[in-house]
Amino acid sequence: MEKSTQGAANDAQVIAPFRSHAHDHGQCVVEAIAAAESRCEKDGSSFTPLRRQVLELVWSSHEPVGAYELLEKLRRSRRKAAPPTVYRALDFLMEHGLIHRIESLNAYVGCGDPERRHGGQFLICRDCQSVAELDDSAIDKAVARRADALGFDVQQQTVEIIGQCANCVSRGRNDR
Amino acid sequence: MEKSTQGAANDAQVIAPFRSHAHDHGQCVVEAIAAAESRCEKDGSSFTPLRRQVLELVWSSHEPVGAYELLEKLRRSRRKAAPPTVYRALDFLMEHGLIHRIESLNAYVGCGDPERRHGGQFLICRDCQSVAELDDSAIDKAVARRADALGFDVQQQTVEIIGQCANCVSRGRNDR
DNA sequence: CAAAATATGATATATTATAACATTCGGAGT
DNA sequence: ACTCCGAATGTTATAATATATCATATTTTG
Ligand SMILES: [Zn+2]
Ligand SMILES: [Zn+2]
Ligand SMILES: [Zn+2]
Ligand SMILES: [Zn+2]
Repeated sequence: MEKSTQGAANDAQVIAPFRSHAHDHGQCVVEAIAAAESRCEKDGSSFTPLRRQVLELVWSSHEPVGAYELLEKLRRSRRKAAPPTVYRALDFLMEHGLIHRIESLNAYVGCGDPERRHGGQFLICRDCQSVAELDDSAIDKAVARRADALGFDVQQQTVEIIGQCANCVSRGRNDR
Repeated sequence: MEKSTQGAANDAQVIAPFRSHAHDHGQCVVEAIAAAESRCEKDGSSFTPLRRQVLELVWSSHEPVGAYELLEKLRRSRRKAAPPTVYRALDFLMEHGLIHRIESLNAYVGCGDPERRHGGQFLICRDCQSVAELDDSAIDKAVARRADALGFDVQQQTVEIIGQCANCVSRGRNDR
């Protein structure tokens, strides 16, 4: 288990931090699948083998994965898979809050906390492509205040911050 | 000239508000083109007829426009236009801060203030598709604080808030 | 003017996503 | 067990968005 430098109240707003290269990722996958089963059971929706498999593929790392990359991997074990196979599974997973779409990358990433209702806030590292998921109430509030002032009714938020993660900053990487 | 309900210091953070149906949009276009000329002159880059024309097409409304929609319009007067024609112009306009790309819509919208350096913050109305551009320092600060706490170096931000604008809320529209 | 850089034209193709219809499969009700 | 129904997946085709590459034209520079 990795330990953050933030306090607990603060940590709750970091749904999924940047992870070290060495972390036990198998555990991430196990937890994600368990959360998905629980979520689908509550929703009364069926978490089929196909959907489970696509979710596992999305969770193959903490980097966003494109639909056609998923398709390629999926085909290794399910030769009949076609684009609609993947997109339908992705749609299902998104509807049930199990994954998020990263708009600026046309790619998908596992949700770190499907139990909690939240909009999408992401820090995305240009160099290592990994993603941290936030649910930062200060960002939410700032957005809500401005929206209120303009009479705008917020229904969905997309916050995607591109930059360099701490690992990559310290290594002085400058890949792109 | 439309008057806002916000104070001046606050207004500076709303780069482009939602506009009434009846506003003088010709004036918006004139100002945008003038700002673009000024910007390109400062940058020592050439604001060619093609680029000007594409910018005018982007500014044909306050709604984001897709590249192929621009291409179609462009072809009316420039029959040789092809996808690269439009995409190259869009790239140029983005590099010089004259337009922004709305990632969640794969579409482009004119920038309300090319003189000022700013990341992209947008309120997007689901119903009437119009867009307001923000440069809200509270949002910026909230993002910066969280990023700092995680050692993340912010290079670019994408904030796209979907919802209903005040006009559409008051009309009780529920198109989609 | 010649060379080099910039801008646009032209053709082809890559990447991402959806439409439409067919088939399979598992339960609900008979 | 049989039939119907609806959900899930299979299958084929195509739409929508974006880029690669090379050719040509135009402008800038020495
Ligand atoms: Zn992990
Ligand atoms: Zn990184
Ligand atoms: Zn206008
Ligand atoms: Zn509206």
